[in-house]
Amino acid sequence: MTNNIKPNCPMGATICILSGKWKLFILSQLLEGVKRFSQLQTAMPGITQRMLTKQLRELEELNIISRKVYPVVPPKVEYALTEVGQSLKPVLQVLEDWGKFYINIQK
Amino acid sequence: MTNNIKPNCPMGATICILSGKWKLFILSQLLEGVKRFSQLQTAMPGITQRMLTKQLRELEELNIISRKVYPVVPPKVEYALTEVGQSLKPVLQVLEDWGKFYINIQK
DNA sequence: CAGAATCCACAGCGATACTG
DNA sequence: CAGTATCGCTGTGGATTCTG
Repeated sequence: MTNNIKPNCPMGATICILSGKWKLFILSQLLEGVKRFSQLQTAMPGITQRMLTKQLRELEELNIISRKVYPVVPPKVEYALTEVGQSLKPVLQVLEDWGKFYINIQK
Repeated sequence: MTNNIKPNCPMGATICILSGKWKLFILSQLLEGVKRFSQLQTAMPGITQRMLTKQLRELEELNIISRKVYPVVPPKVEYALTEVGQSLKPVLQVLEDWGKFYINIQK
């Protein structure tokens, strides 16, 4: 995933983690609280199940989000930010703020 | 470039602009001041001329950086952040800080 | 409901060679 | 020095179908 970037470089690590077309969207969704798979899906029209699954797995492996499966029928899976994920909050906030700023000056 | 993301969404705009394997590196280089093409290249071992050129062009088109050509032999081209580019400074800072944090807790 | 499994297109990126 | 011009691979992301 945007590989062979020096992972020991701070900027490189951040790039590795946040790159991918949907990661930032997913994270900003989860900032609002725990969400189910289907909730995430409807919140982001345009993403496919395949992609959502993949990105969630990647974020899980990076210890950014947690995945809780309820052994019920029909299946229920909840995603939430880990502590590390929570630490991304100010980062996401800054990114979004700058986006607003950029859109404004562009018109 | 990570296309068909809603560009009117703040997060989407930011993603569009900062995505790409090298953009953030280039920008953090230019934060240090005006740089020549060759300076950027040596500062980022691993990037090819082709990629450097492409990413610089994209950033230029987005009004993030400026390109100044000196009509001399041998050629001399200087890149610098525009005002908009300068406004990215806190953003880059936050990203880098978080990268350091993440690297630390990982070990 | 929340996915796994295939199949596939194309953009992103790289290597190399050439030029004003 | 600071690029273009080709060529080609590879991974990312998409469409679709199938399952516990």
